[in-house]
Amino acid sequence: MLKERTSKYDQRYLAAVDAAAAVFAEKGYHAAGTIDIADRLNIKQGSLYYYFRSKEAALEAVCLEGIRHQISYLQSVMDEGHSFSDSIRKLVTYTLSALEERSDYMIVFDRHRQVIPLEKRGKIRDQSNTYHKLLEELFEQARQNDELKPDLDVHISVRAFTGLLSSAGSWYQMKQSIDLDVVAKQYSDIFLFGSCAV
Amino acid sequence: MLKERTSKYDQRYLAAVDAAAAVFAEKGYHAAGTIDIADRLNIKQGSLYYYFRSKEAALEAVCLEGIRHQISYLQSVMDEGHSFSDSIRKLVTYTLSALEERSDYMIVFDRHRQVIPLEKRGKIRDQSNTYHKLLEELFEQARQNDELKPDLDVHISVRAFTGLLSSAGSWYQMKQSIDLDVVAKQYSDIFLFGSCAV
DNA sequence: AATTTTTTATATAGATCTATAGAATTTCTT
DNA sequence: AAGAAATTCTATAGATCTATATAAAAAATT
Repeated sequence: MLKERTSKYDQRYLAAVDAAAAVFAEKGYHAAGTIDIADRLNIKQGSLYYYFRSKEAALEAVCLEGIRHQISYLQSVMDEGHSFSDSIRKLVTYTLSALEERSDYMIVFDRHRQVIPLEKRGKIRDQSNTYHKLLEELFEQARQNDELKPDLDVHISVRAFTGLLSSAGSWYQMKQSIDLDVVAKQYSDIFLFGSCAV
Repeated sequence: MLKERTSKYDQRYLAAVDAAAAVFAEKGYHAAGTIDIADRLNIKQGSLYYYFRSKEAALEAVCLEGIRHQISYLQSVMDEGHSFSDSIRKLVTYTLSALEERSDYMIVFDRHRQVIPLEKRGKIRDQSNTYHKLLEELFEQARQNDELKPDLDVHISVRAFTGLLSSAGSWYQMKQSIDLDVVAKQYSDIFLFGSCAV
């Protein structure tokens, strides 16, 4: 007796993950209570445990869903086989827009994934590694195509790039009606060509 | 009856702030208990309240001490009047080394400052603004000296730079015996001159 | 040494929060 | 419609944690 792909349960489960993401992002994992998640779903606190074995399991679900999305976009960009600079531009632009539409997941992954005890963090670490491996692959190819400066270490460059991306979060926080396309272009330009005149 | 500058109390108070920083950095603000801080100071949980009005006050103290240090270094670099590129290199190098020596404060400021309710976050916000204003000043001067690419918006560049700096934290986490000078050089190079060949 | 001040200890009130067990209700299936 | 399955509710045990009030001890001052 197999479930359909979007049975009632699965839909509701995803709604629960979404509610958890929203609550954790807003209040932080520990400050948030299971009652906050339940409220958002219009069910009682105890009923939440029909969907999650524990509060921590809810956090793990949010983190996994968040990184899964990022990986699948990165994969698609790489499959399309753009030049290095175009790939960078696409990734920056996408990350900034994702911060508008899926900010909850990104914030939770960023800030709270480490709450999960090391011994239970395996799946998340795996996904995280996959993401970094893919990025390193992208940079390594660029290097072999002479699109990357030859004296740059790939690992360090990847870290610098992810750092740049993470700062994108600060734009979301202060929504000063900023044109994200402008920000994305400038971020990409700086990473690709630097900020220094001459 | 004025206190000396380093009376017994002040020393002990600073030790308490330091213990709080270590505990908050390791466990996270909410997961950490006041008992953990007290243990580290070899006093009982209740005694901690001789130094802090509340757990939240301890967090605020840690954050303020953390940002204060960053500001004073930035200020000193700016006072020395280096070129833009040298200033960037100095700041990157310093931030990476600070992550080794004062990682607790930096981590707590980064991850947990937002736990403090908005209405009580005034002081921290002020310090944060000061830091950003100083950086913007640095970039603005560079721009006027034609050391910064003329088409770059100063605000966005500053954010990109702080993003780069924040990713420095990831090096600390995976201490793979990495030479921080090498990382600092490459981070600076990328920010100043880009990663793209040609 | 006696007295005042500073620092730490003890004990606990009061609040909060997770997770569970079992009952009740709704939805689905036949 | 009756029965089965899925979903939600109720009530609560049990654990934890902050903050306070008061007592004790240690240090400083006279």
